Amino acid sequence: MPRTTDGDGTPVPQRLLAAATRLFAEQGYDRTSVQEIVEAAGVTKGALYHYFGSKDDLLHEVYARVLRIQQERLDAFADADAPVEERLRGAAADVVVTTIDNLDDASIFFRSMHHLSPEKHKQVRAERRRYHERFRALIEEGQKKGVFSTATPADLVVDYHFGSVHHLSTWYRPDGPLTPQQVADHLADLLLRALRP
Amino acid sequence: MPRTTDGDGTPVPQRLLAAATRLFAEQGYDRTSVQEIVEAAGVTKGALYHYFGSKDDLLHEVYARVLRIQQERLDAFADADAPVEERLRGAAADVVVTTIDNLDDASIFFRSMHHLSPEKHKQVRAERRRYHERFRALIEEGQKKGVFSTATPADLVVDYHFGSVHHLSTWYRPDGPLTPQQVADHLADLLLRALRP
DNA sequence: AGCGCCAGACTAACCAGTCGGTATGTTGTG
DNA sequence: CACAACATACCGACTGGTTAGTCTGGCGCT
Repeated sequence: MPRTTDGDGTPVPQRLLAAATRLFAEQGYDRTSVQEIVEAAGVTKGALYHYFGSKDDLLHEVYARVLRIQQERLDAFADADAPVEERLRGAAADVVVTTIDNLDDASIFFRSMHHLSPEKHKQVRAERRRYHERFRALIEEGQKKGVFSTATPADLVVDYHFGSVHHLSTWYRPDGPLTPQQVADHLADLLLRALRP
Repeated sequence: MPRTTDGDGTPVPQRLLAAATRLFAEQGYDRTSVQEIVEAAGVTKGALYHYFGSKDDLLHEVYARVLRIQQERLDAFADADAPVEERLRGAAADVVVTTIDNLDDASIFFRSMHHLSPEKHKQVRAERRRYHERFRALIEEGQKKGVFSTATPADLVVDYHFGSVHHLSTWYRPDGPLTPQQVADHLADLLLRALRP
């Protein structure tokens, strides 16, 4: 058997990614040395550079994972067979829950984008844009049907809501009084209330 | 005259602060070397370390300035003689306008807090908390008077709104279709609409 | 004749990435 | 089945470069 695993059963690339995610979230990308990462993962630099092209690649992998998951979940809610209010509420709440469930990824996502190389940065921005547009389409659909107010441009509404999602990693504490689902319901409710005609 | 100014008439400490602010916003704190800062300010390291104790101090100064200004402005709106809806709307819109007017400061503020030394970080958090509480008090006042919905805890509403302010530096572009005031009016409107009973 | 203000060389530390090397497999061949 | 040829997975010392911060000294003003 090739030694892709060590004493622990998790494959080395995943261990590296997990260690990097945690450390990037805790200390930031620049403050985290690859030496720290490999030590946390229980390997050495040779292993890291065997699987990843650069430290930058590690960061990119984190982004790619988050983006893919969130896009899939949004699509599922948006394509569901339900009134647009329910679909929007579901999607808006879901992104909050999954963000809280992966607060480390969220911290990195919103704080470390500018550490990506230019081409990777561009790629991530493009995928984020697709996500944004899918969400906006939901709001525009409701506005056309007359169930949402048209007082505010849909683009701005999307940014308003994602601002709060973005902000979660700043203030949400798992040991606080609210469960992730409660926070999600409240934030989705605020969005829907703001959109009442 | 002591040479606190150079060819240009601006005092050296302010030139250093301005250069640091711009560079921190453009490249991030870690990616900006003190060498770059002093070159941008037209001085050398001797000057920087004459006026500031550390690179960290420079960052702290940026925070202190922003915090002081925003607290003053919030207090002015909150203490005004007007119905609570108007005071909240005014404060909510004002923080958006002043944030857009100082997008560099905002980028730094929300992206570089964790680069502060622990004690400075704690100090900044304490001042942010005061700001948050003043804002929350406005919402609670409206809720007690029955003009705002009590469906959502006031704390969460504050975080919801500041999420969007926080997020401005990510998406707002001065050459976009909306003026700062228009964005501010829309965002304040969304807040007030969400709070309708 | 002193002092605020600043220049610029210097230091000690750190860091991303490289590279030669080793160990453990797998595949091909007679 | 044996053995060579190759491939994969990883180690860890090393390199070239960068960095925050220090220190000595000097200029110009009072």
